[in-house]
Amino acid sequence: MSLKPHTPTLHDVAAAASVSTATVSRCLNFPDQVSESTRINVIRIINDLGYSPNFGAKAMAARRTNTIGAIIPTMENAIFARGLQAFQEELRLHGFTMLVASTSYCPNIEEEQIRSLVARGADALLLIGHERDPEIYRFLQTQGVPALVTWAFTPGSVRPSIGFNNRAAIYEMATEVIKLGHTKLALISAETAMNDRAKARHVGIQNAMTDAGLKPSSLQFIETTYNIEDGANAFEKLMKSDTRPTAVFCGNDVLAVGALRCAREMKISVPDDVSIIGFDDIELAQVAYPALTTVHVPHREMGRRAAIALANYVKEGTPIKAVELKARLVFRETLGPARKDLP
Amino acid sequence: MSLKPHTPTLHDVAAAASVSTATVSRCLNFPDQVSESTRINVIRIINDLGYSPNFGAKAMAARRTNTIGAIIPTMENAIFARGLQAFQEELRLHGFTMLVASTSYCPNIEEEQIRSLVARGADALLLIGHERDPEIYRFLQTQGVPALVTWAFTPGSVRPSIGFNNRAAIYEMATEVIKLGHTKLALISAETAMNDRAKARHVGIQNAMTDAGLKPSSLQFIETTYNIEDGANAFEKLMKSDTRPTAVFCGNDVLAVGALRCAREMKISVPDDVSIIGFDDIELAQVAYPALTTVHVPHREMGRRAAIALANYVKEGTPIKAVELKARLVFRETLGPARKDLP
DNA sequence: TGATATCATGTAAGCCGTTACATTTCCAAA
DNA sequence: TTTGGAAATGTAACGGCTTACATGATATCA
Repeated sequence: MSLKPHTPTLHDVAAAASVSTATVSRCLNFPDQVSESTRINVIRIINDLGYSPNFGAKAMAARRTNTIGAIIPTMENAIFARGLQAFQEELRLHGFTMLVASTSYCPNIEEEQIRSLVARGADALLLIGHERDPEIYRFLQTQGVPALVTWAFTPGSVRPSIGFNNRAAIYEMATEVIKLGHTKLALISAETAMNDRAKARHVGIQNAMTDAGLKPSSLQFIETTYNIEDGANAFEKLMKSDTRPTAVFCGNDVLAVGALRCAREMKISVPDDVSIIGFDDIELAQVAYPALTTVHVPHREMGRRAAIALANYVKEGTPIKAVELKARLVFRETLGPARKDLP
Repeated sequence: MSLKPHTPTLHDVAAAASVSTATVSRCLNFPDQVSESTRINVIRIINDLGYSPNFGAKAMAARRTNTIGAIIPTMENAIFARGLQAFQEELRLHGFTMLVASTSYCPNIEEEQIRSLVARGADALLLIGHERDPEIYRFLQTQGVPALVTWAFTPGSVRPSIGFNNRAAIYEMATEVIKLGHTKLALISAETAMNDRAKARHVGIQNAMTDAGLKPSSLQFIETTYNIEDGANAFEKLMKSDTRPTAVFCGNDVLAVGALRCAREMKISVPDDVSIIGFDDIELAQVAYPALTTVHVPHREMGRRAAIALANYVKEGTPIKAVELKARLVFRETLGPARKDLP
């Protein structure tokens, strides 16, 4: 303990193996450039000494860290955690490690985290959604750090993204809902400022209304944060309003489950009295009672694809190309026809 | 894109500001050692140029990365994701970044990930549970990387840990269950090999049985992986066995929710016919129907405490001391008295 | 056998910060 | 003024690895 432990370096290994540091380095990075006998010998010594390359030195010399950063709103609920898990698993297969930061849906924290991960040497970044201060994109540009946007696919966007069309997905769902006779709709959404996904979903519902001959301005709209409680509160407010909606869209499944709980507490029958529609299709959705009708988002697939794209870009410079994935409607038990007996 | 961007270095900044690199470095790291005028000027140039220190160089020179690694079984469900989120938030407050790796509950992958994160320059590691190949602890020792064990607190353990007593928590719950007249108990558990938490919970139930005069060997025990499906399958098997239990403990809430779903499908009433008990108290538990009786684990608190302990250790060398947190029984709707009318 | 290609290995120049130590500048007290 | 010491700044060594290039060894072919 008191003896300076002196973690072994490349030099130590080289000396012990009576070869040059270059050879040792090659044994580690390009094994087939070294003769088998030397390699075996060197590897043995590496193990004996318990040598592990110094990260800083390696990063500096190689000008790469093999680390990719992911910045998401939160990993507390499954919405992003799933995709993140898949992202990490795939990254590992390509020899990369994942740095994670979360923003609690706050743009300022996001900016700070982006700078922080870049400073931490991330070779590339995974971001959620397109919308952020252009200054940040400029910063990433100067730093030469590529960023891939996920959870959103906006046709014709400048930046490559891997995701799905939020607007189209919810448009499709809203159209189904309207077909069931619903005319009084509501949306419990995340804050739409700096959140293009929430914005797109809002617009998507309005588009569907317009196309079905409904007045989009009649859509009741509540912005809130993303907790079960918030969903319950917003739902309660809606149910107590004069113009009670018959179908309530929720920005995600977490809010929807909150709404569902509130309905149960208020003895409002779902879907007989009111339909509730979620978004994301996380575990919560199938476990909820009644099981949630929602939009299935290909979380894992997005994470995987993003990892592959980024890994190839960093390793081989393969340009990242946008991929549009499909979100799918999942009809379970919380959507039913609109009640006709109400005014 | 095609133009080589040449990320600015300390030298560039120094040159542009007509000072030495040392002065620029000091502006960044010890601002009060620099006169105000120089500092302001340098900072301005740093911003103009969009300079961000090169991570590798910094890590090498400072012999620290300000990065802490977390290795967890999975972030796919809320069980670890919650604690991880809190861990990261707190880490951020202390100026650290988090590296994440997941193991899918596989010891080999865990070992690989530990080595990988150390090689990636983690200054310290967060691990789940005590049990792993001693070789790994030796490796961490040589590398001088401290590791903190969480999600478990085993009295008298050599290694510092921040967590709760798994055995005691489930013992308490089992005692309550037995008080309700249950004598035929079952446990759907994770693989106990290399999982001290699962092991401790198994033992805890058996202890409670012994202390209540029940034969611990009568505990029906199924080991499985951790998915909703697995919970459902195991539960079905249990219900179809000759010695159908009246109370089923589940290794976590995910399994419990699967069991619950299976019960619904089999038209088995919970808790009238059979009681189901979860573990962790994640969102799923309160949203399930009927709401799950479970053991509440202080996930966020564990994460926060771990972050503080590790940050202080890395920054100031403050020794890490073990902390025992309390797990709390949460009685909801899936636990009831044992049916008396069955043989 | 000599010329040439191929493979294995070595040499040493970076990479970009930090920091111990040296030097210069500035100011207050004598 | 002079002078001593603090404050500000500069100089340059150092950290551990990668890699372009040089060298040496071995194999191949005419």
